[in-house]
Amino acid sequence: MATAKNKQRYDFKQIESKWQQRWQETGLYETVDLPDKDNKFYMLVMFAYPSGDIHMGHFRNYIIGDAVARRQMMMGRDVLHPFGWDAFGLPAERAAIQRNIHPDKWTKSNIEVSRSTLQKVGISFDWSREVASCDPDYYKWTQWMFIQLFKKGLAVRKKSWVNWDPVDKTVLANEQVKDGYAERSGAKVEKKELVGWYFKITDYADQLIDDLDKLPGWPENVKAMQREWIGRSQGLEVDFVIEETGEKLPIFTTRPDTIYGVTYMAIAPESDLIDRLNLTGDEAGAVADYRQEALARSEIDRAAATGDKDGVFTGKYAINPFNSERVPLWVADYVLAGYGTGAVMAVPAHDTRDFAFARKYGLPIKVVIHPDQGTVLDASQMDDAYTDYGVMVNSEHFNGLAGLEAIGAVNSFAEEKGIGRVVTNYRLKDWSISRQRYWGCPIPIIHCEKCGPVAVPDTDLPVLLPKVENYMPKGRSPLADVPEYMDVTCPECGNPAQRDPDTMDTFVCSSWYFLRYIDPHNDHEPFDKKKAAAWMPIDLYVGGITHATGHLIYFRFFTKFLRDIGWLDIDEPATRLFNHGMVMDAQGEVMSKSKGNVVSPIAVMGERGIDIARLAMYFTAPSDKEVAWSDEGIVGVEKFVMNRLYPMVESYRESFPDLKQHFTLAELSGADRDIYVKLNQTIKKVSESCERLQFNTAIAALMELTRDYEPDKISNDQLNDAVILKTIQLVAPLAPHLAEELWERAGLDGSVFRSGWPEYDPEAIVGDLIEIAVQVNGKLRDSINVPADADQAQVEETALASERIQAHTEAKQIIKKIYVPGRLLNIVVKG
RNA sequence: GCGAAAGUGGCGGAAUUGGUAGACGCGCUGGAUUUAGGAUCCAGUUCCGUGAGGAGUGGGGGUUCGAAUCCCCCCUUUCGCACCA
Repeated sequence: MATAKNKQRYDFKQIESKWQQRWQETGLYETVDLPDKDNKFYMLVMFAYPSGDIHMGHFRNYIIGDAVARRQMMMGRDVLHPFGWDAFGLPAERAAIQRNIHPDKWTKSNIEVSRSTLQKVGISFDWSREVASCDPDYYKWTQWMFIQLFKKGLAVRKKSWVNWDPVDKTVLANEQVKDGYAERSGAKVEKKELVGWYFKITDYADQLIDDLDKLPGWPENVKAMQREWIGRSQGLEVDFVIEETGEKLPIFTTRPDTIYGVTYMAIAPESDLIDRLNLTGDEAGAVADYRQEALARSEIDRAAATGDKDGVFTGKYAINPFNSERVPLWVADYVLAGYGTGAVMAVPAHDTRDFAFARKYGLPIKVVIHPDQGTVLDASQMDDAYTDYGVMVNSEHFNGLAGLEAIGAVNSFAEEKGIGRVVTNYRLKDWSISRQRYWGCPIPIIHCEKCGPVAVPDTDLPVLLPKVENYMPKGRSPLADVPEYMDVTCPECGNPAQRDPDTMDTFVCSSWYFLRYIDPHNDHEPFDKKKAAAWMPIDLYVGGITHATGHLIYFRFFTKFLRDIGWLDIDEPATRLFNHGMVMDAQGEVMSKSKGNVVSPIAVMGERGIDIARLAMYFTAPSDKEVAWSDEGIVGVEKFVMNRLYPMVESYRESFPDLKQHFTLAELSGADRDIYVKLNQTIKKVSESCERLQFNTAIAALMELTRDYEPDKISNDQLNDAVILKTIQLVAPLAPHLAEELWERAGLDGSVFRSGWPEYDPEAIVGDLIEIAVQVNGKLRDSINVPADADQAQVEETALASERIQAHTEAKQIIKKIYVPGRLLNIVVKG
């Protein structure tokens, strides 16, 4: 009944609550306000949406951060490890509506439940710094941020084509739309022209791309995604001229070398340029019909029709400024209003889309690029465009130029003649932040007929979100129907004026929360500059990959902006980013509420204890890979805890060794020497594994150590006890309650988390005898044991004495021997 | 279509810089102990072969004394972007 006895003794419930209580009483995780800049560690996990209780995905995220925070604490650093709630926003509001509970009440009760879960899980958050973005003390400063942007001309109000979510009845940012569907509601996104607020993130596009090179601690895939999302492209803007009106029609092209191949031009259906063409007759009607039809189509329908392009001729012509050629002007679906100038020059011979369009409507195809001097393309024989670089032909004085040289020549010519200029375009658009919803941070702007949009004075902040009963989405902001909120006087002229009725995108709230943690109770500033200078940047930011092109761009943007207005002295908010893998169910399916396969960490914890649940999660896979959570995975670590780790402390001999002191290897022998070497190898392995966030291999190393630990064979009491205590220290970041309990049971005072992190003895990571692999011609033939300090000659002698080696070298000529010290000997033979 | 990452036993996964492939765990097999075992302990467990030995990290080539690791081609999977001119 050994196990039953152990299980009884490992009373995890009692241990967990005891230590959680003690951590709280002693304020173990409460950190200093102003740390030593060279000895601090800012460990950040992403803000949580309080849309329900904590699930396995959160659990995994937070225990990764927790292990890092705890180890850093043991290493003697000032650690900031805060937590808070991304409490405004659509999901919270939608969930509240479904349950018919006011979002305020629902959000707050969710926060209570989730916080209590997290506290039961024993994450080392400093709860004294907790923030919630729906709290007026917080969103006062979100509004302050808006006003700073507004004052710098980086928050602007404009009419623009927006993504409209017909289910949630609000505008969405591009980052919230995936494949034409709303990320949150799943509705097909519509196009709508609306007035709203935009943050000019495009002003920072270059920095946001270029500074990615300063982030070696970020995963390459995230950086690649951000580069693509920002989508910088260099090209030439050429002024074509509308024949009839003389109006300039600028277009953007990345292929100026194909300018002589333009055979028509195409304008986006949304473009207001069309209104200025003075269309008449049949064409006017046809174009109007076409525009209406095109606008009715959703984004995905347009995007899906990749092969099938359509359009309509306007009856008008434009002039190519390079050769004065007259080309027809079309309106075409495949031209995007939001990119470049909303119009393109079409070169069917050298652009796949233009080629398809030209073939469909019988437009001319003119070859102006040849693959090389010897190859000639014939337009009538082509079945697709030739889009590679090549030699310019049929292009007047540019003939013969190729590739980048050709582009350079055309660019210079255009600039000299004043018919074009080199420009950079971005795929990234300005960030649309107005939301026609109730549950969000009010926009601190007052619209005055005389003064225009006026910022609410700092002294009047926060603009409180009024408590209303009717917060249902209806396509216009619910706040617009609350006169006591809307009707105010203009702060500048005193005339009657109206508040902006919209609320902000929640991504605004989460773009600066990491700074509020630094100084969460400051009531006269968003945060203290000195404190921020000391704590920033974030040393490790752990979260899911889902935010790669949303939040993780926005918070970089905010950091750069705050730097520019003198609040921060850093270029980038986080030096290291880590994306943990997702948690799937045992069948490998994503856990989701709709599938009903969500596993709560609480359930597992109740049966086996938090620390075993934590170890199981760490051990299943390296932190960046996805895991299929199943109870079977727990068996191995449970045995490790029950049979090896927990009983280990019973062998403690109360010698209370000095843990800072290494033993002298030469004075140890036999089992003492072996376990001392193993201990130091383990310290090295666990430290390195933790550094790389590969806790699975850290646990594997600890399993080996406890397996090899045989107290009966150890004669040195101090050594025996040092092995036990250091093992407890090594496991502490991963299994904190267990470690504290063992530490106390060994008779030590204070928290294990204040006891230091073990350092390995460099003298003791190699044993007495080492195994050398012996190869003949690169094939393993034997392995020999030699003293650790043996030189090459000694190794060779031993190797050649081996019968198995002799069998392969006999009657053969030894050409050379390659010796890798401490690892292998390769004997190369011939004949 | 473009871009990125990855492919290792029955399974999860090890293997910093090229240097004994399969650590650690699950599962499985055999044994010990036990009234019993879904407990514990011991041994075994990549494949073929009784053995010596041979093969082996998605497939095919290459570089090297030596390749899971580096290079080229191909296949598969995952992720991201998808009319961006």
